[in-house]
Order: sequence, then structure tokens, then C-alpha cells
Amino acid sequence: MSDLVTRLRRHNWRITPQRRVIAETLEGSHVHFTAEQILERACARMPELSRATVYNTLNEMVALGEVLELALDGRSKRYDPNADHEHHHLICDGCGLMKDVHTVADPVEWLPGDERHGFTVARSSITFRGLCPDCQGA
Amino acid sequence: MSDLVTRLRRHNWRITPQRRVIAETLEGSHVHFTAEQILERACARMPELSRATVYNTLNEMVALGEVLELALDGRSKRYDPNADHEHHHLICDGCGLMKDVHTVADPVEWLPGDERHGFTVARSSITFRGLCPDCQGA
DNA sequence: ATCCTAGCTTAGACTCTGTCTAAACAAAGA
DNA sequence: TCTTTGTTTAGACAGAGTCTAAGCTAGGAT
Ligand SMILES: [Mn+2]
Ligand SMILES: [Mn+2]
Ligand SMILES: [Zn+2]
Ligand SMILES: [Zn+2]
Repeated sequence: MSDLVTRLRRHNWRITPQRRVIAETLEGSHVHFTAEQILERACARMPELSRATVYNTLNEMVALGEVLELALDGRSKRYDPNADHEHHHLICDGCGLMKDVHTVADPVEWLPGDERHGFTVARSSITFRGLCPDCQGA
Repeated sequence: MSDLVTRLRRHNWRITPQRRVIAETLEGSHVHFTAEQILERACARMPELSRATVYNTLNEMVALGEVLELALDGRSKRYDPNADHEHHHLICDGCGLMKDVHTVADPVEWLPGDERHGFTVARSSITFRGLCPDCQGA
């Protein structure tokens, strides 16, 4: 796993100061930020950074396949720099806490041929939901 | 599997003409409509039906656990009347076609204990993605 | 060095999806 | 009937994200 800026450079993609700050903000976090949270944090390092550039840059990184876009709840999308780690997500129904998780095998294997409707099935993502330790008391 | 209106009545929930039209539109479809598509189709039967009632009613049916809300792509949410059928979804990257699918077992079983981070994991949903037969030619 | 061009960034207007508000309306119970 | 509660409605509003038009780089050609 190389860092996100290195992976982006491999695509012959110009690493401008704005793009670098956005990529480093996203990577440094280990959580799954919204575009607005990334804007807020990146602006701490580069105050003149615009909202449009954050959205443009995130969309381009997604198109390059180096960032995952998670639309989990119909509210803000979340951005995940771990596109090179196959993983899934576990979310707390109480507080929204989100954890990366790994399953024992590829879920596509568990979809029988007669359930594929003639599709070529390329990938899958699982969202597990439950209660985190802090929310189980309530 | 009883029909949606019957299931809703079991909750002592008042079945008004508006709610009936919305429930029947949702159930009749076999696809996964957006709120706007439901409004459009339900208005064909009851022209004075309002947007607010469609949104209110869908949210109440979701809260009663009789309809599933799917936030799959960060655009409009989709509503699924098959809440009493445990199932997952297979989506075409080309055209957006969505099919119900069934896996061989409960995915929660496939999440090892040391990947649960102390959560009580209650349910899961899988989104499979690929290309449908029509989109494989391109 | 200067010019040119293509690509990048910006502010703000705009769109789309969904929620909220306040008033009108309908139904059930006393 | 009167009252009370729940339902529906139109339109205002809010949040998330896109688009536009203008200005601004940065590199390549001369
Ligand atoms: Mn993740
Ligand atoms: Mn379904
Ligand atoms: Zn929690
Ligand atoms: Zn297709």
C-alpha cells in the first residue's frame, strides 16, 4: 500500500498544491469524511481553497479508481482512500460510527449462478449494521 | 407473503385513500421506484395527491419496517416493498438495471468475530455490481 | 524571455432531493 | 353536535452537489 499521492501520480495526473492538500487530508484521516469535512480540514492548511475544487478533485480521484465513494445513507457521500484494500463496512445504527471490516472470502462466490440473471458480476460491497459497544447500553 | 396494504393494516395504521394509492403503486411495480416516480404514477390515479404526502407516507412505511429504503448511488433514494423477503441487489454499471438476488446464507456469518469490533451485528446488505446482458456488448 | 495554450481554480448561481410549516381538512369519540 | 386528534396540502426552505464563466497557472513553442 503506497500513499494516495504516489498512486495518483502514476496516472500522469497533475499534482497541484490544492490536489495535494485534498489527497493528504483524505489519507491522513483513517475515517470516512464527507466532502464538506474535507473542505473544512483542507482549508486549515490552504484557506483560499474552494468548494468546487474539493468536489472536482474528489470526483476525479474516484474516476481514477484511487478513492471509493460511499453512498450509505442518502445524506452526504463519504470518501474512502483505501481503494486498494478490498474491504467492507460496519456501521452503528445508534451513532453512525463506521469501521472497515474484512470477510473470509469474496461475496461474489456466494451468489449462485442462477441468481445472476446473465450479468457479469465484477464486485460487491457489504454494509453490516448493528450497535457499537458504546450504544449497546442504551 | 401478504400484500403491503394488509401488512400495514396490522400496525393499526390508518389506511387513507392517499396511503392506499401510494402502497399499491409501490407494490404493483416489481422495480425499485424513487419517491418522484411514485408521485408521478400515483397522481395518475389521484391527481390532487401532494409531494409531501408521498414523502411522509414512504417514511412512515419505512419506520414501520414494511418498506426498505435503498440509498445506493447518492441520488434519489429508492423504495422496496419486499421488506419481508430477505434479499440483496445486483446493479448494472452500464444502465442502472437493478435485480433482487438471494445468497446461499446470511452474510453476517461471514464476518469473523475479530472483525466485529465489539458490535452486535444485526443485519447486512450486499450490493453486487457488474454488467447486465444488454450492456455486455458495448 | 515572451507568447500561447491547455488545464486548473474560483465564486456564486443553480438544480435536485427531501424536509418543514402553517393552514385546511377529515374522521373518530364524547 | 362538538372536540380532539390525526392527515393532507402548497409552498417555503435546506442541504448536497453541479455548472458556468471568468481568471489564473504552468509548460511548451518560438
Ligand atoms: Mn473503508
Ligand atoms: Mn429489492
Ligand atoms: Zn454507536
Ligand atoms: Zn445494463
